Amino acid sequence: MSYTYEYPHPAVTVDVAIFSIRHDALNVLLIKRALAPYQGEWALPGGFVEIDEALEHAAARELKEETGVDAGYLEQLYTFGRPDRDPRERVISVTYFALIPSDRLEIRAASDAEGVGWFPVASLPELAFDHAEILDTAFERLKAKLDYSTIAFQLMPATFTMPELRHVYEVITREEIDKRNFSKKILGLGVIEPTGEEKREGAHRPAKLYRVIDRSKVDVIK
Amino acid sequence: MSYTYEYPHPAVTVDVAIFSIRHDALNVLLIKRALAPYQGEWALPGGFVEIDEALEHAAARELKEETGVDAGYLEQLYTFGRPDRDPRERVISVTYFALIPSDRLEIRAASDAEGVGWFPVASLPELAFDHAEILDTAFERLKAKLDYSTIAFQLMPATFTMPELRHVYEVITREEIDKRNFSKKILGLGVIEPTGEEKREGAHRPAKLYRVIDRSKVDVIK
DNA sequence: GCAAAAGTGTTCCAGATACACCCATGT
DNA sequence: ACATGGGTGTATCTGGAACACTTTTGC
Repeated sequence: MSYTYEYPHPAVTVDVAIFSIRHDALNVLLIKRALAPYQGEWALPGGFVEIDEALEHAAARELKEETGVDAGYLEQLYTFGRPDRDPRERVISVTYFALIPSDRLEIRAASDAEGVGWFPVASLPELAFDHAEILDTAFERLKAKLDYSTIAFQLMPATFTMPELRHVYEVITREEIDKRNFSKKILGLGVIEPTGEEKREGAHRPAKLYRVIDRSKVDVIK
Repeated sequence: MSYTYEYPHPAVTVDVAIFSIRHDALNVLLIKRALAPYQGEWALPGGFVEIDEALEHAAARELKEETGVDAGYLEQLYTFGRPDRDPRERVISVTYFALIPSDRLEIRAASDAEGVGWFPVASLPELAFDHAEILDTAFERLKAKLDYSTIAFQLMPATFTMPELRHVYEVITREEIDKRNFSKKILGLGVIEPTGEEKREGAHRPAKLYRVIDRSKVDVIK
């Protein structure tokens, strides 16, 4: 089967930068490329958009197929189209930015990836294509959105403590945050509520557990 | 000549939403489609990306070819790819957001557009394809960026007065702005300087003229 | 001299920041 | 009992919002 056009057409792919918190660090999900080009190198999960498929659907599908992961939050990031970014043919990549709560990190490697793994953003391997640039753009988006949206909750498990949430902010911004001011600000948003439970952990006072009131909502604040 | 691929490829276009201030109103540049589909309807300037052409280059080129306009400021907006957005074939449109200072609005209609015109965003004609949605996204981007960047200066002529600048903000946000607070805030940015000249206009005190210190720079503020 | 719009400074309020002590737990 | 980290409130600072009168011009 082949497809013929009067003018040359680029290929269109989607690539997904999906972040999670693992072991107190911000991680990103990568796959090891099974095929040339860049065979054996790590890359963002992604692939070709099907001809009748919505872009966001393609992003969610590729992520699921290649890694077994269902993104909790998915938004379009940027479209990368440098003419030489893929050695095979002209490929335009519509990239997505995704987050997943840290209690849903199961990975299932799939057929077209030799390996799948979470990597701390602080120590990434060399990446195929222009994926380092994509990842950098995604990380900047994440950092910016922490400030003016409630996106951070998309990284949290069903219940979490204030110190855990604060730690997520600290890991992403790489800045220390005062716990009193932080708690005041977060509670002031009115988007989380105490579960009434506590979390005992280590030789110190237990922390109160909270849950997000409306999981699906990402508010823009201020 | 024809081009054949093993898998179906979508077509990729760029479309540009370019804004300017004309007659004290925010305007957008549209072209009247010469060919089907949507023949005779108004649409955003745009067209197919050439196979070896950078996306931003394609946006600037189509804008120039179809309207004669050189955008002063151009940034990628969003990529629209609903499978049925074009009746001919699958078309993915990488859209751009552009601004042009109000002293460079010359339009030169080109071969593949019966007409080209500036339209106030407050009274737009019906638009072809999903261009109304694109325009809406672009307008929201413009409004948002007024608040946290110095993008508004990209709409201003080489020299302008404080009331003129304030009027641009008012036209876009549709809110009245206090002139004392506005002037304080803008001057505090440190990105404009007085020319020393004044603009006499009407039966009232003349307004001081200002110019942008670094025309090419769009700062993120705060 | 009158109408019209430009220039200019101070007070007030809200949200952000800085900061320290007590509490519940595990060992 | 002590070490560890969690919980909590107040004073201060800073940036934004509200607000009115004088100045310069054209007619």
